[in-house]
Amino acid sequence: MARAARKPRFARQPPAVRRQALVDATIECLKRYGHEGLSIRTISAQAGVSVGLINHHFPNKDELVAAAYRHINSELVLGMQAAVARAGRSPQARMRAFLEAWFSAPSLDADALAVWVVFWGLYRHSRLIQRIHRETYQGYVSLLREMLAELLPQPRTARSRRAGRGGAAASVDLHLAAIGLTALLDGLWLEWCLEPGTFRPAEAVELCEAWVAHLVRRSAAAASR
Amino acid sequence: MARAARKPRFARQPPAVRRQALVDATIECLKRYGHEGLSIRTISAQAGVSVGLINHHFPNKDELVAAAYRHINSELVLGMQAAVARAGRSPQARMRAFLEAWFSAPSLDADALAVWVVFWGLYRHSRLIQRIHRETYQGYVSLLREMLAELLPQPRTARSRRAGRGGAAASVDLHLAAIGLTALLDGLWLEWCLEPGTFRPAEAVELCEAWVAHLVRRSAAAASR
DNA sequence: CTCCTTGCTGTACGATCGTTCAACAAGGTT
DNA sequence: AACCTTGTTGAACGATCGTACAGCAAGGAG
Repeated sequence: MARAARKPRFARQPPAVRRQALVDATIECLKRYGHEGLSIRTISAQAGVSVGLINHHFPNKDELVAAAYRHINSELVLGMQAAVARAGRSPQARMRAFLEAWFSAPSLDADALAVWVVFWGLYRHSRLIQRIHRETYQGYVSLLREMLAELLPQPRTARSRRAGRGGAAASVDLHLAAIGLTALLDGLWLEWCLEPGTFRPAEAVELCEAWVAHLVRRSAAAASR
Repeated sequence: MARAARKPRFARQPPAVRRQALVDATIECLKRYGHEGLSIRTISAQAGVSVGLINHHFPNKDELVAAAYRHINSELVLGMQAAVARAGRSPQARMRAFLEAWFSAPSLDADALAVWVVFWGLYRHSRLIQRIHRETYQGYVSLLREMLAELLPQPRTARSRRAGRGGAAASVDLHLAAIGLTALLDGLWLEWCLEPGTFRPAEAVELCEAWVAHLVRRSAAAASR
């Protein structure tokens, strides 16, 4: 009887599993408590482990936070890439799939904004965060640029931007177009998360598609000139 | 001689002056050290006063931070309103003045972004910050909406948005147009501050003007239908 | 059943946090 | 020159922070 009542005080986990659990707990704490949730004690309580365990799996707190940042970044980019891949080959369908994925859960989530904002606040003063941003943001930018390139009717690649008079105008358009679309995406995402009542996600998709359609028309006009 | 060498250990200041100095010091600390700069000791050192003085002029730290938030908010809105007022009466000139003010110092400043981001991180968990946001953001939104209204050729005001079939389409356009333009402004501002090398401020103005021109054309087409 | 490895616990430590408060002194008033 | 008001100082407090570390114990190997 005494043997049956006896149960382990804790369960051992493989390092990879425990590390991921700690990363998940970190993100959950950020959602709930914002920047103040970024404390060893809060995170370990959320993960259901002792304070000492974090330093067993991560050299220090900054490395844990960096791992959490890497996780949400790659989670987002992989989700977008998957949504686009699922849409097939038509450039229009791919762009629409991207926009709809962007303006729906889990991307479009007020809790998620709270998490991102904390990381942005760390960005300027943490080499670690800067490095991870560069590494992961690349995938996002190249995906968007690739979709725009196959949508806009122009033969030149972005590479030829500095090539001179020939296709300069159209290529500059691609460059600026990508910047403008990114800005629109980020801005609408930001607005919705801050005040979800002001417009519906479908309207955001609509706005972005109008922007893209405008670009396509302008690009076609430039090409036929 | 002893009298001449003797100098006061500190200088008294009127409350209003000292409060403003503390607010300025708070913002400066945020620029330099980010969220970690938000400590009583860091701020008081920056202001050149003792730790105790802050609680003499502010009931607690949160109130000081809120005062700093209110200051940068109203500073921004007043600057925009002044730039627009200086531009005269032409709607086009007013919009251009607004855009150029938006995409130049002191608005467009990577340091400033670091400050804003910290406040955004506080937003969700601080009633005080939320209240100030609502109070000051109002002026910015109404300025932008007013400029758009006088630029787009439609007789209806935003009020008539729910009035029914008559001018519904055009009015929804104004609503969405303001949202889209705001998103574009915020997004471009964000992008530039994060990576100032990718495009020039003038290009951002250009993008926004293209967006507005597109809106004007679309609105005119809808009105003549 | 008895090791052995190692994931894990939990106390302890020094630093720093926001806030309090008694004492000080600057600078105008009488 | 004595006085008063009050802006200002700086030590002290308890709470909480990130990290270190000695020892416990889970669970597979032998």
